[in-house]
Amino acid sequence: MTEKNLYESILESLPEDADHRIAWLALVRCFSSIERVLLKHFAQKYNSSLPRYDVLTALALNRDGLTMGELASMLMVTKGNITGVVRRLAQDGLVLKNTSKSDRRVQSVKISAKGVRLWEKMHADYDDMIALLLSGQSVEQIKELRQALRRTRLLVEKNSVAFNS
Amino acid sequence: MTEKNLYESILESLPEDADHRIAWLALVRCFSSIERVLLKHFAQKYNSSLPRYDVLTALALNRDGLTMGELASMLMVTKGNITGVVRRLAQDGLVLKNTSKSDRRVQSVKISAKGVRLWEKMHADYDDMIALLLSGQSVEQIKELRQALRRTRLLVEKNSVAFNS
DNA sequence: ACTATTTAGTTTATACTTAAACGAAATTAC
DNA sequence: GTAATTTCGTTTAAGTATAAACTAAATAGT
Repeated sequence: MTEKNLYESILESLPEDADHRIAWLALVRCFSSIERVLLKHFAQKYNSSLPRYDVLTALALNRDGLTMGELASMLMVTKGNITGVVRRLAQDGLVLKNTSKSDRRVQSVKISAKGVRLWEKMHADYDDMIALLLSGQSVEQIKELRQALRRTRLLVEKNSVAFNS
Repeated sequence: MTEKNLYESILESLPEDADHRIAWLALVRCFSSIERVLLKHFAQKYNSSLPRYDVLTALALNRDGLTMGELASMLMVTKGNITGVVRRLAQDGLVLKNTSKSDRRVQSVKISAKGVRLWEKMHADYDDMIALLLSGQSVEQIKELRQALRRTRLLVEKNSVAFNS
């Protein structure tokens, strides 16, 4: 009694000429299938999550530290969200949080030595996982995928300006 | 003081030959840029979310009803997750939940008339949004995108068997 | 100076997500 | 028929996410 997954049901219900909708479905399925593996792997191996990895990455690439607002802006999430993730990372000793001397509203967040060690392991592992999951395509095919995605994203960003009102 | 977003920082930090990693980054960016617009639109216009839409879609395509377990399996989420989403949909009168007569453990969930009306609006709207966001590419380009994504997903599913241990 | 406004970050309420523990019901083993 | 096991769904605890209300601090306007 293994049910059809929702994607396949939707695909069957869609008219043949719903090109855009079908392409989006393909995008969701491809993204989700990769994300699922990454999520499970990181949870099992590092007892960690992608949001934590993302914050560590931002801080690893900005060793002078970032403010809460800068983190929120870079990760495109709310500041309230960052408050929670950074608090938990700080509890685990992976980041350090200090009030700025020049402006007491501002928090400066830096990755700790322990954080760097963890991040380097996760980062290498992440690369390996992606390389393994995507392997089997030629260099040209990978490039074609990348260019189609880039072209699409740029159009989406252009087309979505209408919605940002 | 608009910070670079994380994607661009990562891209700069990556070696030129990290093809797979760069393709994955392109996939994440493209997916996220579309998802963000959909999320905001659905939240504003319907005070609803994608998980709610997904459950309604599954039930709209299966008018005889689905069990909690079938919903969880189709949407690839845990049963605990479904419990919550269905409870909120039922509170809003969008779905109906009844204990099966033949097996009192089993819940049969059906979409209500009100649920169908909402779903039909959301569904049409969803299609329109996707068509609008992806517009500007030729039919061939859309097809190329779709095929590259399909090819990639099939490889990912093949390659990830190694992780399902 | 002093009031008003803006800015930075936290808190709160709610929703979504998982894993794991749990309760109830059905099935299997004997 | 009873005991053990499996199955279905809920509950719980914790993390992640948002929007909106809030606090504290800095800045602007006068």
